Amino acid sequence: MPTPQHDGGRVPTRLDGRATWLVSRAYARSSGLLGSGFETHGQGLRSYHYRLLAALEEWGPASQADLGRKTGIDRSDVTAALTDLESHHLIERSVDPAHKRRKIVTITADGVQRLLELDKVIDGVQDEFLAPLTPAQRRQLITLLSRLINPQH
Amino acid sequence: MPTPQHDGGRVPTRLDGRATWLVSRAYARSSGLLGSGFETHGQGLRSYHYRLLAALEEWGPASQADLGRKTGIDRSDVTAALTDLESHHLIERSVDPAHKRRKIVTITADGVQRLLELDKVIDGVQDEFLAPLTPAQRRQLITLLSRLINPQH
DNA sequence: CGATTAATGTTGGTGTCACCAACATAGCGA
DNA sequence: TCGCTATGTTGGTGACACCAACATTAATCG
Repeated sequence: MPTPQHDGGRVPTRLDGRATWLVSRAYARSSGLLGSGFETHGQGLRSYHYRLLAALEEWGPASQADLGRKTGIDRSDVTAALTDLESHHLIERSVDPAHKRRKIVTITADGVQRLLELDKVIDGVQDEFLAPLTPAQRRQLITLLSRLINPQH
Repeated sequence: MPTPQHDGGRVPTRLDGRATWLVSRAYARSSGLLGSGFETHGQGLRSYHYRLLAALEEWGPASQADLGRKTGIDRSDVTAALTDLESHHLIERSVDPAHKRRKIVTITADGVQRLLELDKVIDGVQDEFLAPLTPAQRRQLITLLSRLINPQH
């Protein structure tokens, strides 16, 4: 449980007006909450695992390289995370018969089930995370962040 | 240069509307830009070093434990970062005569100088980071993030 | 006062996330 | 056919955050 730090103490004015600093603090808070959530209800899964399950559920079976591209996870990290998921029987790997160097990854029924459970955990974390904001402010924040990381619109 | 990943590819809808995901993407972008900035103009210094220099410049000499509390950096990491800064003659450590277990850390003239240089680098990064937003949106984002991480107002 | 408790700086870890290099294997294109 | 590229895998690196334990020194309390 990597709980966020920086509980007390004033922050240097050099920092506390800068967007990069605020984002790093927000991320610390966010990942602290997510960490607690995964720790108590994630049964050993981490954010990489969730991302992969979500991609598989949404787009269906895919090769590992495709998964990496779609989720923004490095090929090597995909390998490791899938090995974890496979050992919990949440996904299955099979060699693509048409391209034998490729492996097709499929989410299992257990995997879907687990994904739905994680959805609930993560939705709870959203509420905690956004608690200081009103609903309108939450929508504003989400819009602004989307624009920030997705500049083409 | 830990450049941000996730260049292409759509994101699962499960993720792209959630604040925690957006914040983690924003943080990835931010720290990628900061990393590049520090790499090309930071002369080996990292964000921990900047935070410590900023705190020292703003509040004057302090003990290491105080620095840790004010900057939100763990005592052990403060020790390591100060050792780096000391080797570059940007800070000085001296034993507090009144409390011999305590060390008083002081920023040097070189340290102030370096801090001012880093300020410029970091301001440049802010502009890059916030480029997709209008000035009004930038102010909005900063306000919302401040509220998010500083709930008491 | 003496004993216990607390704070300080330090060392040496751990964990997560992101990333990179190198490799064998398998397809593809020229 | 030869070379290039894609794939999955292994085994690293680095930044950041955090924790435990320790010796030393100070503060507190019985």
